[in-house]
Order: sequence, then C-alpha cells, then structure tokens
Amino acid sequence: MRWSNLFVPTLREAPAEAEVASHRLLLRAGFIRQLHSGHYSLLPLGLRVHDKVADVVRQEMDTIGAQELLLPAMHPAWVWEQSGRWQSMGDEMFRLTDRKGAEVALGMTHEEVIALCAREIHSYREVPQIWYQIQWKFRDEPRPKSGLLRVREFAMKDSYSLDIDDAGLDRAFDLHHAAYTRIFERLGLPAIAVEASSGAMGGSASVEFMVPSAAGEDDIVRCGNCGYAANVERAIAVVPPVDDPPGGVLERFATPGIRTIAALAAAEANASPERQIKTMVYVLDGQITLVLLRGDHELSEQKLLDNTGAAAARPAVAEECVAALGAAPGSLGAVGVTDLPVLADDALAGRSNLTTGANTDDFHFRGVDIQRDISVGEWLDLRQVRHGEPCTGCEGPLELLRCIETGHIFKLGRRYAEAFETTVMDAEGVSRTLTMGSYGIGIGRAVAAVAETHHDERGLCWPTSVAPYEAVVVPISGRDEAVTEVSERIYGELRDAGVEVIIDDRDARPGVKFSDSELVGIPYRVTVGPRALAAGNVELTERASGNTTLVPVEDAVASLTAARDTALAVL
RNA sequence: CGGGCUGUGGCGCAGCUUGGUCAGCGCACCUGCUUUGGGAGCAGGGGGUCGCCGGUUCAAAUCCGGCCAGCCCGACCA
Repeated sequence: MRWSNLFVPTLREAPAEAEVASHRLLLRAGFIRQLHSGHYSLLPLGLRVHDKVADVVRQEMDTIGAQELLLPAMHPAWVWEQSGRWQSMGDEMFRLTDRKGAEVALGMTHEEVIALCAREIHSYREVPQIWYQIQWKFRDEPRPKSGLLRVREFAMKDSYSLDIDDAGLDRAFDLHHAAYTRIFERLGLPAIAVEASSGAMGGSASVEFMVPSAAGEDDIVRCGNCGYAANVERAIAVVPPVDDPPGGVLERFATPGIRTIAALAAAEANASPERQIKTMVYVLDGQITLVLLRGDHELSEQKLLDNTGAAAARPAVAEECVAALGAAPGSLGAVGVTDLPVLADDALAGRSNLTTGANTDDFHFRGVDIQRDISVGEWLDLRQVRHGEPCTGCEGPLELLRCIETGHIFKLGRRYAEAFETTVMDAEGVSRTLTMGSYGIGIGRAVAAVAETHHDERGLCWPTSVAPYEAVVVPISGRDEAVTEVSERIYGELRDAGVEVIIDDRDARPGVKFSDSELVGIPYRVTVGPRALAAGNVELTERASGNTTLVPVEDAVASLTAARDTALAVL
C-alpha cells in the first residue's frame, strides 16, 4: 500500500472531547471517527486492527474446536419474552416496530437464539458443541464513553457451549479459560483472570479477564503474594478484629447537627468510625431494608444484590427514610427496629459498645450491643474490600487495581435451554435439558485496551500481531533517484516476503513522515536516506523501543522479516 | 436519571462580561516558486446559516427563554 493512496486522516491536535489515551490516539492517528455518541466509524487502519484482533480470537476459538456461525442482529420480541428477558433487559435493549406492527429488538447477546438453534440437537451423541460468532451487538448504554471502550454498537465474539452434564460444562469452561489466556497474550494484553459476580445472568462460575488501566471502569483486588484475584464485587479480605471496651450500657444521647460518621467520631469519645454502625436504608425489590456496616466500611451494591438475590437495589431517598424510621439520614439506626428487614455485614458480628443513630434527628445511641439490641435478620458479606487489607489466603497485602474488562466467561446452566425446551436423549433414552456456558470478548474494546496499554508520548505502539501494517518504508528526499529506487525495491521485496508494508511516497518532509508513522504506530520502519545510503546502508527502527540499527541495503528485508517473525512467535 | 462543563470553517481556540468595522487567530486545505534527515519559507487563495427554534432590540455569535447535541463525574450496566 502506498501512503499517498491510504485514507489516514491524522490530526495534529486531538479533538477536545477525547479524554483517555486510546480515544485520543485512535482519533488522532486516523483509526476511528465518531458518528454519534457511542457509535464509531472504523476507518481503514482501524478496521485492519479490528480484523486482526478478531482473527486472533477466531484462531484460538477454532483451536478448542469451536465452530463459527453468524446469527441475526435483529430478533423478534417473542424470543426474548420466552426467556423472560424482554422485561428484565429494560431500557438497555434497543426496540423497534416493523411495518406490520411487530415488535423487534436489536440483539444485545444471543443466548436465546443459540438455545433455539440447539433444538436441532437430538442425541447425546451430538454434544458437546461450542458455537461462536463475531457479531454486532447493540446496547442502549446510559452513558457511552471513552471512545471504543464503552459504546452502543460493537463487535463481540461470543461463544456458547452446549453440554449434557456439569462435567461437560466444566470442560468447556476450562477450554475457554485457556483459550482466553492465549488470546490476550497474543494481543499483548496483560489480562488478569479474576473471580467475578455472575450478575443478573446467574450461573455457578464466572471469570472476568481484566486489563489494568486507569481508563477502566472496574476495580479488582489482587494479592501479589499468592495470586488471589477477584472483582471487588466478590473480593474478600481479612478484617482485623476491633477491641470493644466492655460494659456498654444502651443510652440515648443528644448529637445536635451531627449527620456523618466523621462528625460523630470527632464529637464523641469512643466513637471512632470502626466503632460505629453505619445504617443505610435501601429499597430492595420495592422493600425498604436496613443495611448495616461498620462505620468505616463501604457497601458493595453488587454484593448486596448477589447475596440477597434481589433484582434491584437503590438507596432510599430522605423522605422514604423519614416515613419508615422517623428520622432523616444522619440519625438512622436499627436499634429496636423489628418491622423492617435488617441485613448486617459479617464484620459487625459479635461487636458491642458501639454507637449508632437513634431514629430521632439529632440523637444517637451509645453502648449498642449488636446481638442484644438489634434484630439482625441476616448476616452477609456486604462490604467492599480496601487497598492494603490482608489476603484471606496468605495474609499478604491486597492491591486494588482499576481495570478494563476485556473478556468474561461463565457457566449459564440450564436456564435458557429450559426456556426453549432444548433437550436431547441420553444413552438411557431419557430426555435431558442441555446446560450452557457463555463466553464473550469485546473486539472493539480489546482494540482500545491494546491502544491503552501500548502507546507513548509520540503515539500508538501496536504489537506486531495486531498492527494495521507491519512495516513502513520511508524514503527521505523524494528527489534523490537512488533513494527512490532503493525504497521501491525494498518495498517490493518486503511485499514479496509476505510483510504487510506501506511505502510513504508522499511528497512530504521527513519530519512529517516520521511523526505520522510513529503516531499510527507501525512496528517497523525502514528509513532510506542519502546519508546512510552513501555507505550502502538503510536504517531499521523499531517503534516500541525506538532502537535504530544500520543495515546494508541487501540485508534489510531479511533483517526486518526476522525481527517480525521473532515478535510474532512470542505473540 | 442527578451534578458539572461545552457547542464559533476539517482540528485546536479567541471574541460573549460591556450588543454595532468581529466573524478572527494557529494548524490543515488550494495555486505558484523555493525547500527536503524530525511536523518548511515566501506570495496569493478558498471555506463558517457562530448547535437549533423563538424572544428582546433600530441592530444579536454576544442579552433572555426553550430545545438539541457532545464531554466529564456519579448512578446504571452479561
């Protein structure tokens, strides 16, 4: 490809709306353009990277025996009604009406369609199956952001395993786990596999592949010592015990104007945050519920949902608190509350002589003994782990890491197969419902994650496995015939050698060509200039390291292909 | 959905407070000449209903109201 023919609209300055590195650089380097919030056009270079990422995924899926298919992006409403998700998906599903008045939706995922296809399987002899597709998915995200990281339409590789029993599902799950590990390695993504919440999908195992990045939206906890890793939605840590002074007598006292844990700690002796009870009022599936945590602990809403089985949780508004308890937030407590469900975090178990709100504005209780004074309905793990807390496995300090979720695998079980009566006959002639697993990788998000992980102040530094082109030949001084001749020759030979190469044949100054090739992030550059050429040499520059070596003209192609092959072998 | 910010040629911005020779600057683009190892120089040139609608006014990019869009934080989110 000749740069003069290539559509790469590079920008000297990044558009103001781009904040995170991948968004800025993908825009500046001419890979993507936004059409609308959450909807991006992939320009030629962007599509090449996208395709390469998809190909890596495809190869590794094929390696574990998965078969590619392609399912419709538009689904009739009844399919989603039959699985119960027409309602539960809510506003996140794009819905429209066709000319006949029939309701349809743009698919956000394909469990239903797969379960329907799988009805063609009739015998245990025909399983296991792993089917995958790379398909455009649509989700009406409340807030698209960060370029390709969170969008409303995107290509996703999703695969589905179909098995007759749990052992088969376990095997399919493990195959995917291994395949995903290889995929992210090949993409140059330092993904960490973490235990995750299954969320609304249910299921018995759930692992997310997380790439550390400040641009991410999820937090994970990791132990550098023993390797424990989990999404904060599930993570646990050792909570060092707190010594409560004995002899607490329940006593109400005035706390005028005090509304926060910190203010109470400052005003009252023996009421440091870890010796207070934080009372949060939540509405769980419509039911007002008190949620109790240690004063210095944070609630994890996902744990609240997961551990109660509730479908929806939201903090109660002040009016609801007053109506339910007689006081506004800041003076709330669970002492003596018997008409509402009370959930308490495990870290409060056995605690005594604590301080908490008295359900009268400007009053608190001291001397509270959880066991004696509060009717706890259920003890649960509800708190969010904090940076530096001891690992439950080895006591090593846990680190909290912000990450991009690039992959998620989990066991669905029989929910969808049951909804569509997807059954097979087993060896005994008994009808058995298939069990499914679901395994996703966002292709565009992976592209962004690679950009996020591989760039410097000059631009992108693509790993060779996904680079839009592998090499660029840069002739310096288009007027020098020897330079032109050697450049064209090397360009032709590289193409013949199977290298994806561009020649920057533009009538531009060297600085422009260097800057553009670095911004775009092509891994190898061959610079042909009169200076080196006079001694029979050209320069070979590696984008990522910036290292330049002089090589004789006749060795250039061999050196470059060797370097590329070495890089690809590792990926 | 709550909070904050922003909409002026392709990109980055100034102008708005104090309405009127303000539609302007840098980059990009076009033509010509020169130039060619890190985003060239000179000369000439093209391009903008100032997000949209309405109002105030002799006069609106500028003031007022409404709407729309985008970005950021939070909530939400297989």
